[in-house]
Amino acid sequence: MITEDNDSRNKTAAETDVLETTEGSKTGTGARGAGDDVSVGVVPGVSRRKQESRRKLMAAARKLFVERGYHDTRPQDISREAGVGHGTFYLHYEDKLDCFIAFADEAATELDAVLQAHLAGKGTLEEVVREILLATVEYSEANPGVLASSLTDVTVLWKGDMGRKAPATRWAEGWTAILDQMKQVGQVAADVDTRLAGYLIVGAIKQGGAYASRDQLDIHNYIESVTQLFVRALKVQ
Amino acid sequence: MITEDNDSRNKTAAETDVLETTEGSKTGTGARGAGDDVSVGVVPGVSRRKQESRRKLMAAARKLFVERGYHDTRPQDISREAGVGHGTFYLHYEDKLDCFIAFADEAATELDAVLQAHLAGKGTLEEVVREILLATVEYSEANPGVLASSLTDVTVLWKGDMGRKAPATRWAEGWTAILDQMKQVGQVAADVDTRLAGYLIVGAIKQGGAYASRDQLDIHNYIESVTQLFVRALKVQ
Amino acid sequence: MITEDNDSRNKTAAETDVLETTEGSKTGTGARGAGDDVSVGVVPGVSRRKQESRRKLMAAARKLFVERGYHDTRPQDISREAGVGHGTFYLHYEDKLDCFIAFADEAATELDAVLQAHLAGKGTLEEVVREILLATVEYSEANPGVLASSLTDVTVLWKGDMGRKAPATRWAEGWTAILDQMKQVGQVAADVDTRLAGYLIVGAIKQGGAYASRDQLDIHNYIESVTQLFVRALKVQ
Amino acid sequence: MITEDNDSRNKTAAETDVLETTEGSKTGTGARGAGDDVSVGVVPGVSRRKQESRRKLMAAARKLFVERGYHDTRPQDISREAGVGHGTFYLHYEDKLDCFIAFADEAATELDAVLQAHLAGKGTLEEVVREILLATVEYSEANPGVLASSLTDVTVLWKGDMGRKAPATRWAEGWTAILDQMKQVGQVAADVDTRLAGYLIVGAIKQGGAYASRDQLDIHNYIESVTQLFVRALKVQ
DNA sequence: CATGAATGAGACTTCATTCAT
DNA sequence: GATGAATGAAGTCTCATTCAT
Repeated sequence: MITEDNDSRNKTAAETDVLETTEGSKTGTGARGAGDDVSVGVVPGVSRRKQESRRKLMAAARKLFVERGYHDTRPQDISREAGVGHGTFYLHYEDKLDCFIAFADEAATELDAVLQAHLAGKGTLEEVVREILLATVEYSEANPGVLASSLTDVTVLWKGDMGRKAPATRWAEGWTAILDQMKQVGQVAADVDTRLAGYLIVGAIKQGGAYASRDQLDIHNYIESVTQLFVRALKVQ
Repeated sequence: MITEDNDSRNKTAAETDVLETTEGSKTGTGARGAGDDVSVGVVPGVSRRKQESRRKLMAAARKLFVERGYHDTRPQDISREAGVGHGTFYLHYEDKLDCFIAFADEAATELDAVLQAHLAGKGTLEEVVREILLATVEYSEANPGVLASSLTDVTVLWKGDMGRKAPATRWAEGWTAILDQMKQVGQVAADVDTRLAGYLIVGAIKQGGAYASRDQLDIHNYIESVTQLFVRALKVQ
Repeated sequence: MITEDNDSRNKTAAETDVLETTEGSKTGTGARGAGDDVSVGVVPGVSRRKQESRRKLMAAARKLFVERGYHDTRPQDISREAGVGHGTFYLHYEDKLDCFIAFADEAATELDAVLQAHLAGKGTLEEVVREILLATVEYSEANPGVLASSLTDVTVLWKGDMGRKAPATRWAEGWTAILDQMKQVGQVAADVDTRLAGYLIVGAIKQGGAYASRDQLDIHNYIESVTQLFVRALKVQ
Repeated sequence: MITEDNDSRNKTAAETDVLETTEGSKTGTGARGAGDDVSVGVVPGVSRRKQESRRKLMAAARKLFVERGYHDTRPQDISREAGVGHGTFYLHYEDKLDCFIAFADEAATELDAVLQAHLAGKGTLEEVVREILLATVEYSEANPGVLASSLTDVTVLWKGDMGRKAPATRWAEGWTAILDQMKQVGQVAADVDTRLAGYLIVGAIKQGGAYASRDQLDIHNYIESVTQLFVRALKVQ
């Protein structure tokens, strides 16, 4: 039995945050303490009107970033799609990049919730891998294009450090944490470099997902094939 | 023993084009056979002056696309870096995208040459995988950033079909061909979906390479770890 | 005696629109009924600021199109002359051609107003012809070059149909309507092809006006000579 | 009987140059004295090769100026269409405008030849007018678009005076000469301002021809209608 | 808080002309 | 004389952001 702390802050695999979200935009309504007794989604001191604008803007941004990509989406387009004035955009986001990051964070948070639900009670490497893939596919089917779009590499645009990690990096680190735990319980071979493996897996899922989507692979086959390859690569032989 | 033709046009693994180059730009000097004994870079019927301009432009484009990325490189930057007039750029490339594609094609051609050299005489899966990774690392050290940059996804910009495949797709198909051959000689498990695996590998190398470069991993460890994972995933158990 | 409706929507010659204006640009304030009692130039729902910009742009465009012609006037010249930013131009006009068409439409509307005033109560062919010429001369003296410039043929630039008629065509059709009415009341010979005559007259006025202006003819003589020729050509002998 | 000289240099109507050509381009082979005994089209001292280039360039220029208009035709287009090098264009023409003027002059010369042929032996005003219209139509059918294109107003481009008259002006003066002669023999009313009438007629033919062409009028009707109007306007009543 | 008109630096591209070959 | 690669000023238009209302 394993009881000591680990990098994943003493959670089981099922409890590990695969994607940790970061806090960003001007008036973010993001992660609050668990003890908040305000009604969900309502932030004290922030008018309902303002939150409504932000909600509409984010919905519009998501739609357009997915459909057109980062570079072909203008703040004006987002405002118009949201049905608010062009200037309102800048009441909620520092600039276009800030808005994109908020979008990517939101997607990461949503995906993480799905992942948590799928991981509950799954213990073997194969189960965990399969469930994560299932979660990814499920999310992508409910939110077509959002994952691929939010993983867009905009690092070149990040002036200075910005103290943030790209979504792909955060996801890779989530995998690393899971693999570390699996290694501790003997499900993953001891000689696997979990950190590197985390990055490889994220890259593989990204490219594989794009291929599966583009060539419309059978979802079931896709998941079983990828699971097979990942498990063989990682498991104790 | 397996001797009949296959999708890879009856080449051994060592002969397979990992990256097939396509033909493109206005006066492309594209992929010629490796055995051509014409002096390198001289195309009959194209004046030396014009070829010299093109060479300078491509060198400048490569430098800037790598340093700044596609979106932050302007045609006039390329021209100035090349030391030619702004208009000269448009004598050689339809537009900025055409120039980028020529750059990506050139990189693919160069990488392919390195890959061919590394694959010569390598027979086992482990050897082949290791050599490809070595080739990739070798190329990346000689041409820092070129690979990552040339793999930039600009599909959203491609108006219509353009009859081209993105570099990542071509590379994935190269891997598929290699894996198919390996499968035929019993080095790769029969139940591996080689096509999907090709895409997963490219994605993994892309992301893993970026990580290795960013965090300055020890090259030897990186190669051995990745080789280990890939081989375990693919080989007959 | 003829009293029934005709193509000119039951107007007398004096009421016929010689130049029918069309509706065009993004926020056109186009032709409103003459009886409108709203204060001139104020359109409900369009901010005063925006209308002021548009007014300044149109005044600048008119000045420059007249002085330099269509091809030697750049959108940025118009913006600078108007004292607004370069981008403001494109808030009001799709492109340069759209601006030119708006200019030509405005000139046509203005000329039409002058024509209407001159035609009031004029009944004979000679009177009508003379008054139209007088109106044209009067307008040209108040707005030197505007007529010639607005009649510039830019048809070659009109992509597709655009659902518009060139100013010269609209003017020719105005003449046709007048001649048809004159024919009905026996002032114009029955065997005159009024449609063709309308085009001939517009061409004649255009070229004759340019000549008169260039060689600084005596206005009175010019009008009387042209009236004489037109009336002889058209009237019942 | 009137025998003294006049402005038309003592020619009969049939001999009057309706369009006088001017001399221009670098190596023009234009109007030479009637006594030249060189073989037609060959100029001594000018190599056959050079003349051949010029001929091809002019044919190409005519085609493109007609099809696309002055502003949308580039010297490069003309050279390519002619099948000569881009630089060759500037061996024959000072610049693009010089080429256009040469084109317009050539068209004027050709039309004049047709006019001369038609005017031979025609004595009455009606005959002369009809024949000129017939000549114009005949030329336009053999050379569609050339007339309209060569009458393009490029005066705004003429830097300084250039000592040339626009084609329309030359044509108008040709009409004036004819009308003056007709007046002397009592075919044209004494009170007609022949100079003004010349301009009006040219404008009318220009606009009327464009209309006839655009709406595909019946040629015979067109000619008879225009003849009728012109004759009525001009003849002694 | 919301609006949308205004901004102007700057993007991409064209083209009349020159000049080395 | 002929060539066509090269030139770079100039053109049209965009768009992230600001600010007066």
